[in-house]
Amino acid sequence: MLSIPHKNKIFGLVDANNFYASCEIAFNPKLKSSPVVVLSNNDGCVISRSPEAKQLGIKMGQPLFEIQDLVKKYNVKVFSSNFPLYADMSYRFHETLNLFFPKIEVYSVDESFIDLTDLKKFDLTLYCTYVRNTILQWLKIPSCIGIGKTKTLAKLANKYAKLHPELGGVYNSLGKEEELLKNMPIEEVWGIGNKISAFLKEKNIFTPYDLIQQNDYWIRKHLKITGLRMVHELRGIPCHELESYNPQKKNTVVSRSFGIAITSIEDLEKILMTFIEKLSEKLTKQKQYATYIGVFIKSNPFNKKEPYYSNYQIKKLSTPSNSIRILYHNANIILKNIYKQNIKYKKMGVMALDLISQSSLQRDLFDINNYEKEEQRNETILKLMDYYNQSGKSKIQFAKNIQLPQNTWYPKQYHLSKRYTTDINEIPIAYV
DNA sequence: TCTGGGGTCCTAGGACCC
DNA sequence: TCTGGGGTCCTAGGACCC
Repeated sequence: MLSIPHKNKIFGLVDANNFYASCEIAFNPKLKSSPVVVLSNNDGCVISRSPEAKQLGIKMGQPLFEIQDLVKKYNVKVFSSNFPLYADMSYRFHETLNLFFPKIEVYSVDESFIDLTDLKKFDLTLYCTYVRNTILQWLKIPSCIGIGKTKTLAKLANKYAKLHPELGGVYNSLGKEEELLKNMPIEEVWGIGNKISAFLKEKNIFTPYDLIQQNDYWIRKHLKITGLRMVHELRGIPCHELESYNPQKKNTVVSRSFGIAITSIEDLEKILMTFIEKLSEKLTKQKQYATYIGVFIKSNPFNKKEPYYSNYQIKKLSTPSNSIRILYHNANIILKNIYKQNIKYKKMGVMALDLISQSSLQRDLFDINNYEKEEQRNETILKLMDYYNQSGKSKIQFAKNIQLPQNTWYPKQYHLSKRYTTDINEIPIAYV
């Protein structure tokens, strides 16, 4: 079905500006108005930039080594990613929105869609400006809010607000759709990436307004069903509802680039155990079992001197599971299959695929006893690990003797800030 | 020297069946 | 000599998102 029945709904999108960089600045007010960047894992690429860093021409996804000169010359403040801090700030951000809006859909770490339909008796621009300023005051995180007839228009309005700071962070596109569509570049539309925008420009389609003039047949043919839905949304016909419920994950992945290259299978097996622990922990938290387990390994794709090798395989588990023991056993078989000697591996990952919820599992009657035993066993192990690890004194791990010490392979984090909000030893201190 | 991690949805095309 | 056709299911890979 292409569109859903609707009665003039109003959607909003709240999106924090440069979220990770803003989090760092929030706890370090001295950084305000300096260029700030946050790096990906392994201190690899830039994944968040303050406005000042953007002005220096630092690109999203740019590797750190390419901007070293700029960093020195302009004293750019560089941070490794501090995900515990960002996750906690994200929680506060969405909780704040919950106070002001009847229905929100948490779309990502720094974005929520909001349902404004029942608030239309208010001046929406005024109301949203008030919310935006409250977030700024409470969290020290700047954000923008876009308002529109559909999610796609709300998204676009949000970008418009970001591009026009003089609007004060809020743009209401209701009744001004044509103006919005004519004044945004095509690549800013939600659902149009590199490939499609290049294709459209070749066809002389430069703005969303140009795009909605095309006929449905042409759009369906070239942009497929997803593209047609997107165009309908741009025309003001909603195809996507606000989804407030917590959707079940279908897959879950744990993967890391290594700080140094790893060659021996013994070392990879040890790291694999660390990954499987994390994976089992995630599945347990999500109350899900994996139907398939997959493993991939790859060498450094940027190293032109060494041959690039990448391989992956998946394997069906005899019965869906979240158990470290079972996941590891199967993942290890795969690893042995795809491992090739004399390769300098730079990244590995494990994937749990086709997840099913624990409650919906149709259990084999004859297997049920074993099942519950395995599950209890795994839960006990995880709880014990958690207990000891939380205590902070020593770190215990599953089958410690077979794990590789973290300092030998762990991703680099040379520029880490403190866990200001989630670790009692690292909370900020106010001097009065 | 140094290049992230975690997701979703869709489709083309192969395998297989009758 | 003529060499079907339609359906389903599965999977790899592409494109997108943050």
